[in-house]
Amino acid sequence: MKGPRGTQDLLPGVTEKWQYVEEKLKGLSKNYNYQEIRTPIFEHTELFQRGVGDTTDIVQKEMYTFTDKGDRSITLRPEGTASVVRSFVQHKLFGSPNQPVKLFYIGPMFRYERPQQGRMRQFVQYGVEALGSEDPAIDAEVIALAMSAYRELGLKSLKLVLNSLGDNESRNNHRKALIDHFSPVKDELCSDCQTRLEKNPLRILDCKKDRDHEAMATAPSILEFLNDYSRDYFDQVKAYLDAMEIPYVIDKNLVRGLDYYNHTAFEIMSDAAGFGAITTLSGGGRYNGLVQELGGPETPGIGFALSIERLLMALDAENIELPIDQSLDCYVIAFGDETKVKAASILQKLREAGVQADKDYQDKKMKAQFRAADRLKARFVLVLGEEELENNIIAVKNMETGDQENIGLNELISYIKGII
RNA sequence: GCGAUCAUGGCGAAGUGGUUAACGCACCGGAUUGUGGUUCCGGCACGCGUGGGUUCGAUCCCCACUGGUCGCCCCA
Repeated sequence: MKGPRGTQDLLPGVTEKWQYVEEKLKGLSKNYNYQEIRTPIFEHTELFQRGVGDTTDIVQKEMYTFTDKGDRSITLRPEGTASVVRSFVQHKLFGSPNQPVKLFYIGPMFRYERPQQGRMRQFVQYGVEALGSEDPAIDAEVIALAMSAYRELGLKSLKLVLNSLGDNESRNNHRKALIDHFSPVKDELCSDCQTRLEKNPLRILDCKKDRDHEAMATAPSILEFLNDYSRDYFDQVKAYLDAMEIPYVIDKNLVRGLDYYNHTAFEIMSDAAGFGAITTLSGGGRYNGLVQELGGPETPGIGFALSIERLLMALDAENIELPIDQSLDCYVIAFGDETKVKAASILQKLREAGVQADKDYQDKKMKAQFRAADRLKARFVLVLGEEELENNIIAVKNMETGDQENIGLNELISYIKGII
């Protein structure tokens, strides 16, 4: 038996890394005052169709959708924002005295794709959403948080790519210009782009097939169509980033795959050598119409999401070792039939006192037990034999120095607590 | 969804249409009757992803399935 395609088991040895990273991200959220929200990993299919957008690749070909026994169409969530917004609306968080509502989530997402390194069918995203504010400062805050997530772990080879998609008016004007621009050459575009021309011409801009078409280079840029409000908003976001000393590059073709974005859009990529075909570590942007689209009051919002898998890949690519403590405080070695019961009671007392401790359960020879203790990186080995038992003592060996001394059994716990 | 490639013990990795499937690491045991990390010696696949087929005979040939990897598409 093998696990389903595109899934992975995280085994001891790597789960420690995940725990470390997840704890870091939770701490980071706390610093920026984002609170955790946990939503179901499956939702009504309609949520994603409306929230993410019918024209997106995610909805068109990447969703894990099935019919449940009650004949409902259910989809495993392909991303986090739609669910968070649904929950925000359902529980009327727009009425919360604390505005904006600042939330973070961490959990598995599902997309039906051909897996390769950094792309799984089940993967884990951490993300944040700030709902209820249309202030360029919070756009910058979300971007700053995203960058900190990587920087705090020691990553250096990062590139922040920024763009503005403008407000509805700007987008509509741009959309018209795009249609006018590409319609004359429609027949020369790829089939995807021909449909995009009708439904979402913006996405023609990040088509890789038609990248070299001459109409691409001369295509109208959204930045030329930003109205005063949108341009000013974008300028302020940049000013905040400058003030925060967060470097970025503008990419006027950065479009993002989801329909709900407007104004600020950004991606963080890895520059690291040998990172592979997939370089996007995280992405996000502003989605001012989404809450209303999902039945709530008109509420602005902005968020981003990162993949833990890709974060870990980036750490590998930059040869960053996480400071994970893999040692064990004590390993109890007992030999002789008389000693075994006593050893078990000592072990229990150690653990109850908060000492990490283990013993052999394979009936191994003493030498092999020492090997096991060594492998487990035990800092101290407590040796209990017939001799020690008779004298009511136990030998405590420091595995690093090799020093060993006898300690009275009734003072063992306080002694150990003193040296670990 | 398309294309390519791969699948041998816990891990890495050789190999052949036909008696005992290299080797390295790890692990286990011994040299050391009660003390690890070094060294030496020994042990460790009724089995070569799963299911069919070809053949006197297949781990090695063919087909399907499952899974990995890489590229395309797209993203996190």
